[in-house]
Amino acid sequence: MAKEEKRLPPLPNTDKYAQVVTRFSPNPDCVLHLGSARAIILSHEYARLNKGKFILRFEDTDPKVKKPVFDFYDRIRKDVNWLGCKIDEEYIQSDRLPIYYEYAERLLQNDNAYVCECPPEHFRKNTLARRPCDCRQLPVTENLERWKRMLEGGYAEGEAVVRIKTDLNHPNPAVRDWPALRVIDTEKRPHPRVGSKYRVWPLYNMAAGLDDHLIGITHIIRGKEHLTNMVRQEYMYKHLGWKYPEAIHYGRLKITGAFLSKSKIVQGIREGTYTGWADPRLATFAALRKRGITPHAIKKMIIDVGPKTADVTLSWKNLYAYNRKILDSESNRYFFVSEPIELKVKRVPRVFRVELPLHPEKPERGFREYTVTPEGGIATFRIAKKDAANAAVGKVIRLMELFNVKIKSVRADSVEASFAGESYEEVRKSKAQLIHWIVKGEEFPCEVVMPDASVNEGIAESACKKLKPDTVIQFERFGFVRINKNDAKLNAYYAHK
RNA sequence: GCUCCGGUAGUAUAUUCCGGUCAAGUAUAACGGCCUCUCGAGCCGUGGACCCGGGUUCGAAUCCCGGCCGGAGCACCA
Repeated sequence: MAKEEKRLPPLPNTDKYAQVVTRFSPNPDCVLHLGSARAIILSHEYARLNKGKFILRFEDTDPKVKKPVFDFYDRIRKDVNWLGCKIDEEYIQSDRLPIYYEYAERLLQNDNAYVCECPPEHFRKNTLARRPCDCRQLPVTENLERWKRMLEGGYAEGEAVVRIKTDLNHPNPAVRDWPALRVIDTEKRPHPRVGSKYRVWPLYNMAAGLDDHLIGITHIIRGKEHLTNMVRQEYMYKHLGWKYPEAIHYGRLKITGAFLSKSKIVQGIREGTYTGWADPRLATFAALRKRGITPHAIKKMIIDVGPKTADVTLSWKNLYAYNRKILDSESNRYFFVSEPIELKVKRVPRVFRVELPLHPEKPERGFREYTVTPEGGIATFRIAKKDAANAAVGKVIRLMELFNVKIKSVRADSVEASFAGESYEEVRKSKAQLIHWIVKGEEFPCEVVMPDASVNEGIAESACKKLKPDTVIQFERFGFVRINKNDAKLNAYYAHK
């Protein structure tokens, strides 16, 4: 019966806020993959658990190094929705540059920030020695002038950057006077959404930091790689007189045998190593979807893992176990004969009509029906090469739901046998092998794309002709597959056993 | 190197905050059995863990210190 579902630990300090607001904020520079599942599902789930709001925010403020691609905005929306995470509100940072400018100016005005012209190496040297650079002590008026020059195009890329004043004695050099906005030559590198409209762009800590407050995020749920970013942003919050939201930093999630690296995925696609974003070798949501991995399984897995700060290493097996639990009761059963070999059975005494249940535990789902009509006492079938290889002369095996046969001869491309009774009880006692089969005349060509992108050629039973794309079925003794295309030939993607 | 964070069975997680009920719970994987016209599912059972060393204490997985191991950050990336 229903075991108690694992629950997430409660969010801290929810009572301090009128409404819990969380966000998922991807950079649209790649499609989403399993590595993002934690951020999406945890953020969404916590919002729902607290009757709050879940926001999608595109962090597309780097037209240079991590350049956003127009196409990905929509793919990301689609993936998030597919995961069952309904988006209550959406923001796109490239629409919000004037807002960031306004706050940059305020910070400059209040002497909480300065425009730094130092070359990065020079600044680094100073900051490592806890020494202010010359720009840090500039008067506000000079900073505002420099700022104006930044906006007007008076600086080329790399010539000036706005820095937030922090504590030069902070033990972590990474938080000392961090950069907030920089110049990007968008004539050369236009942004996919706003083109060359802006040439001063905020960095992550500026944009995300301001937005979290401005949008009203109460709980930030993100990876622990952002821990120092919180420390940095807290300085800006202090300058602005704001209170930093609650923040949860979970550990890194790895899947053994899958690389969750955007750059490798992008590179592999560009080089043609992969067939596309849904290549079965990838752990992108598009690929998982194509293989019949259900969003519910992913969600359950992520919730079971929870928001711990320790890193987790999951395996595909874990995901498959979650998914199998869902698929097993939902999926109808069919036969698929991989690498078919002919089986001739002699001395078949009569015509057999069989009804094969679509689901072993759910007879109400109905049956597939086949008629086996012997010609001159011989009935012809196709069986899997693997099963043929296991058949030894003299052995009795059972064709599932049909009858028993005794092997007479085994050749590379065909097996001969003779009828050996109808009794199921008999073979059960003798523990004979049960194999699936397709009777001659009822075969439907079928290819199954495996997780390593190899293709398993074979035939499916003719009842599969009416399967609709996107249906997930189980090929008995083979595994769960998702129907991808179904025209002259069935094209399916393998999920798992 | 510097700054953080973490370390419970193969994997993941509960207990850790507020020390005793912990000879450590659960899920999955493994193994064995039962059941079942699938090599699937289900049921029953078995084995399997508190990183190490000190300290505090009547008592430590839980608190303290040191070590070891793992991870993250140290970008004019997000």
